[in-house]
Amino acid sequence: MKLRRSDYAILGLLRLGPGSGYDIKQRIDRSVAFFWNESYGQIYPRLKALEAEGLVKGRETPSARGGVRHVYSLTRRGAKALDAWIEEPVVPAPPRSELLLKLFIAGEPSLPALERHLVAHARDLRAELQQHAATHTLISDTEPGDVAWTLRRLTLDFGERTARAELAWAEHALEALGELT
Amino acid sequence: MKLRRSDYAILGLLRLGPGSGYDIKQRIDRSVAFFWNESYGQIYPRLKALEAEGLVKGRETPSARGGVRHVYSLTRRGAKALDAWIEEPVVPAPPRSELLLKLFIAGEPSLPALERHLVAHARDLRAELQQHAATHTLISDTEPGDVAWTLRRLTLDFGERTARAELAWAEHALEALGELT
DNA sequence: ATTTGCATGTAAAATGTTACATGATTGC
DNA sequence: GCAATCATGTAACATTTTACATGCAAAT
Repeated sequence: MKLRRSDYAILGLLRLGPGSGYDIKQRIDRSVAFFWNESYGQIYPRLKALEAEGLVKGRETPSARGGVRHVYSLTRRGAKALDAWIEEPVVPAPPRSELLLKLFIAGEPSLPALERHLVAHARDLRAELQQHAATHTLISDTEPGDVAWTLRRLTLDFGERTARAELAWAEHALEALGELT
Repeated sequence: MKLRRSDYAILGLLRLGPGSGYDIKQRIDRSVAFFWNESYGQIYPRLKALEAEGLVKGRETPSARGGVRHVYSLTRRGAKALDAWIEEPVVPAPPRSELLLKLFIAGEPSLPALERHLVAHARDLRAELQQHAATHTLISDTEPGDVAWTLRRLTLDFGERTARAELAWAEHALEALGELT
């Protein structure tokens, strides 16, 4: 079976420690959501497929509240597959920004709408920056300074730098639109 | 028929003037490729669908070299649909950066690979910045200063600002990796 | 002769999201 | 009682890329 990017994302998040499909989704939403996302509809079927391939192994544990939890952990083969993928060249995703597309194809009558979109975008970016700042202080407390810590810190830096650049652009764009009267 | 994002991209590029599927692809590659992309496998079938809906109308013209060109132009209804879409709130695409994912899930043994990826990424960004600079001087010559010009100029600004921020980050990340020895 | 650019299109495969379905427990 | 969180999963739908197929003309 050829693995997809989602599979590697799942394997990678399991390297942080064993977890259920639900846990994986939580980890995504709490730490990598600003550059990676997966839905349940992707996670659950893929965990089964990965188990069939022997890249993860699952075991059933009773959950704190009655139900059954399927907790998966990375196997040695899974870790190997993951490391091999990391070695491979990065495949760049074709970019798609709906906001920029609208800017590009709009005419005069659409200016008020564009202004609304830019204001909303700036708002979202400020929220993202606040979130990043919160994460920043959170991880600064437990600063181990090891490799994994440095790498995750770098992804956060990316989020902060690009969000700041985008925010500055959005503000610049709003000014420019204002000058068109 | 519910229109998809690709449809609006096609309609938008036809607003620049009538053109064939081939022309549309050229326009994309030459001006919006850094924030939007479509493949032929998308463009040709969609043009037919859009014509069936009366949003574009096609006519066959002989091409300079023998064959037949299908040249499409925007209809009044097509322009209306396009403007209505621009009014709607922007739907943010869930981000996916393979590079950052690899950073996040990598361990010590992957550091040389990460360095390679970052170097390649920095190279790509420098090429993109050069391309932007070239476009910049190109459009500065014919500076009409009207609305459409300002808006396209803003998308270019976005490309330049974010590419610069990403490049600065990549260089920072390479330094940080170097310090891990 | 062969590569490059112009030009159009289809079919299959890959990939992914959304909606639906179900059910327990905890805190308000 | 009700909302939120925990927890798992399927099916349908939507979307898109890739590979394939074809052919002419101009330039090298």
